[in-house]
Amino acid sequence: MTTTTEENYLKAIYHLSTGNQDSVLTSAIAGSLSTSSASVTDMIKKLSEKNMVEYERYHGVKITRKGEKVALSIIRRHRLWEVFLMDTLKFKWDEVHDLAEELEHVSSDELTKRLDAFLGFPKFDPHGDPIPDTNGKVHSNGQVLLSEITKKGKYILSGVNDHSPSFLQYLEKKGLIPGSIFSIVEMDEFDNSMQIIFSNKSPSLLAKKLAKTF
Amino acid sequence: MTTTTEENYLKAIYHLSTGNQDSVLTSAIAGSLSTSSASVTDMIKKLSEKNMVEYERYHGVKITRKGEKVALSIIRRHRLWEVFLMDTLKFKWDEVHDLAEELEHVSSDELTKRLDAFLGFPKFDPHGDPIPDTNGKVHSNGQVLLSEITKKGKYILSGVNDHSPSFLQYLEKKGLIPGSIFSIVEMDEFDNSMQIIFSNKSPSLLAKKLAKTF
DNA sequence: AAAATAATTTAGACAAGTCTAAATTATTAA
DNA sequence: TTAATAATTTAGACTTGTCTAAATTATTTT
Ligand SMILES: [Mn+2]
Ligand SMILES: [Mn+2]
Ligand SMILES: [Mn+2]
Ligand SMILES: [Mn+2]
Repeated sequence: MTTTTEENYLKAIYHLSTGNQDSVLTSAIAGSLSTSSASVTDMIKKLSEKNMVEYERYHGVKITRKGEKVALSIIRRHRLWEVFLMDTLKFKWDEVHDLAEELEHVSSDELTKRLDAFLGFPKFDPHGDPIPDTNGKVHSNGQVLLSEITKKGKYILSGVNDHSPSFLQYLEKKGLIPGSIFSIVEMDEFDNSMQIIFSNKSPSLLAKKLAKTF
Repeated sequence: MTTTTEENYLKAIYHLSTGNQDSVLTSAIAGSLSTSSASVTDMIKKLSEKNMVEYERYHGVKITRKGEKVALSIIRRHRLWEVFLMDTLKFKWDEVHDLAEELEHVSSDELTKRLDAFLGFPKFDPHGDPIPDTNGKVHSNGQVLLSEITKKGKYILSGVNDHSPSFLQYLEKKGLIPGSIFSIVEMDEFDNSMQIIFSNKSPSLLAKKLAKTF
């Protein structure tokens, strides 16, 4: 039905779509998939032919409901496999993403269904991202970006937006993993920083830029 | 390193190699992979270039030690995934093979290692086939083909050689699964048949031809 | 409103893997 | 041992996904 490559394109387009409803630009897809713009144009035409995206020459693409459903089914598999790798096989949270990139393309709805049941129908993956349900519905929590918090107080780290191993390792070394409780004790409007305390350790400074990734 | 296609060729050549040390013929590989002889010749040249097989024009191939190691590592993954699918995800033994054909190509030795540990270091897969160890060593039991048994008596079904869903379903309906105890109560030299009793049921007739698949 | 710059698409090529049809080599039969 | 048959390889073509370089269209700058 859909090839591994098509699935990766649709996933990238979907991710670039969420948050803003503008068209996704060729260059953005190329950047996201580390491929050339020429290749993206070629693939976009194929996906358009299959009614997975709406394509307007020189103006990027919009993903269709059909394409979105495919993307969400791959994302569902990806996140379920990440839970499996971490909970069942005891991988660390910075190691699961690359493996899930391969496992997500094993094409069996029955497998996904049974994996889901075995894992106890998890709602979030190890990075705090919600796992879409069978119908492609995403039940998002009231998660908020650290950079958007305006009140001091206690918070729970529910997830991260940057999935790179180096960043995840950095956070873990600081003692910050999903579920961690931390307090914002000081916010500085001028130098774009906040001071936070977590897990009985000494106060630490976080730049707003970093905070955006929460 | 090796592509999925190369891995499938090496697996097929390995399987066709075991039992006799003649060269594996182009047509045998083509038959096994449901592909044309022309395609096999092309791929054989590539594998020969990579020193995975020794190729003599018009006379088939012999798998090298290097090629055999790759094949055994894929077969190890395949059988471990089959155990996982059956033991952990509760698939039936006739459903696991096709899924394992996809999962076996997920390329991570660490994943294989952890899966092995999680499953409790199984030595045989759901069809009774031995799981090669990390070094590519195959610890075969003293299994013997049903067609080669000459004495009446009690036996344990340790595995099957035909993995097709239809055959596996047929056996299960008869009450025969790995671990089943059965007795050979009569052997007929002339019409190539034997009468066996299993699991408290009435005697059943098995043709020698069928017996060969055990 | 042109000119300069940036983004996108097209043209043409390549690698992997596949196919059919034709040519070649091996095997079997006469 | 030659002729017929069977198996294998080569030739040439096709698909998917990719690339670079050139042409086209959009956007910014002046
Ligand atoms: Mn991930
Ligand atoms: Mn994740
Ligand atoms: Mn199998
Ligand atoms: Mn098996």
